[in-house]
Amino acid sequence: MGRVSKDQARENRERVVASASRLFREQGTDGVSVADLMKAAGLTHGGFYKQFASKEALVDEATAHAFTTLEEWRTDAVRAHEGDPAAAREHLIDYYLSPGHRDDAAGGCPTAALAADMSRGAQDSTAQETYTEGVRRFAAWLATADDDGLANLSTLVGALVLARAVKGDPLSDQILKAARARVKS
Amino acid sequence: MGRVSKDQARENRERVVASASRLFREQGTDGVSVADLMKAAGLTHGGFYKQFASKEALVDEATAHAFTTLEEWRTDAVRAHEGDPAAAREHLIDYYLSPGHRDDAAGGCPTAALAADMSRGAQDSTAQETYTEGVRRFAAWLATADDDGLANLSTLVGALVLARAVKGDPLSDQILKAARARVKS
DNA sequence: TGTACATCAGTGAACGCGCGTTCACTGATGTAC
DNA sequence: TGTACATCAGTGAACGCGCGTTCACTGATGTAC
Repeated sequence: MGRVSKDQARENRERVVASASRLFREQGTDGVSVADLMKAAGLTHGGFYKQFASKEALVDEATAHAFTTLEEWRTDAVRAHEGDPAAAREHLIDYYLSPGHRDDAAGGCPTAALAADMSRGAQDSTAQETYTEGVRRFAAWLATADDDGLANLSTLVGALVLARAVKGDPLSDQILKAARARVKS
Repeated sequence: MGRVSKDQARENRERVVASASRLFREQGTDGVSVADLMKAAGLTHGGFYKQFASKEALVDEATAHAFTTLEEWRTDAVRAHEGDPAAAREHLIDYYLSPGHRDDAAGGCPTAALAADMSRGAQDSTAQETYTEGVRRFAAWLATADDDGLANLSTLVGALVLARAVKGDPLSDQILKAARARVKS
């Protein structure tokens, strides 16, 4: 294969970022190799450095991409419940704490899926800044007149993380259910 | 160095398990190598397989060891507030959601520190069974007459995980504070 | 209790393997005239 | 518009390195007599 058109190259690059954002959420940034990432986008590993300075640079981009998932969920929830923010919030919470979301880390909330990578990865990284801003915005969206949303966000993320960690045991569904009752009350 | 006494060998083995339980909580099971683990216990890597069948076997043992931390916290909290379970609960919650605990993953709660490893590691592993049982017991301890403790546990774990992920930003302390207010109310 | 010998915890070099990254090469794309 | 050439996205082999695991060896410990 020789040179590829600018449009094709841009499209390939976007495909790598998009599939990386899924794979990182599913398996962690250290759980996926550069070869895996390129293969998932239908390419070979050698070309990676024509598009990205390093694996870390892709982690930064993929983290930002993953947070667009959350933004879209919020936009969709608001659109489905125009003029009723409380209903929009409940709508999103119901999906957030569903078995479907628990079983789809790849397409799910990056706040929960990437938390461990942010804790263990390099402090002050671009990815961590993106992540922190994403948490801030999510909490703000969940906030009400007399609540900053941080406690509810903690419950959502904690329940999802725990439900995934004990997945396979009935306890997993019980956790989601208990959190749903708490956050929606 | 030649053969070592049975007592010495047992002591060395326990040292490996104890330091592994700290290192795994701090850096994840994939973040620490067998050589690191042995070095932390003052040994060389070659002897590892005289004591453990595989790295995974040590993960299983170290996970169980880490959960004794939690048991001890509960015992200490109960002892410090004899006859007043509500006060004991608040005592533990205060430490759980403190900056000190956030900054000490190695010596902290395995429920929060190992959650990602359990989600991403092999399903149905011994470590995951130990972990699941640990979650069940922690929730039961937090439970009251009209609450199964699962929602409060989710809030505790979520706040800790998030506070660690955004560590370095003022948001980190705010999350702990918001969760404290929520869980203690 | 003393002696001879088997045991085996710990050592350090080595194994195959996959990692992130580099590089010479290819050949269609993009550009200069 | 057509031609000649430079560009550079993608390929696949190779790099040094650290991983989990294996192994021949050491020599103090443990045991049989």
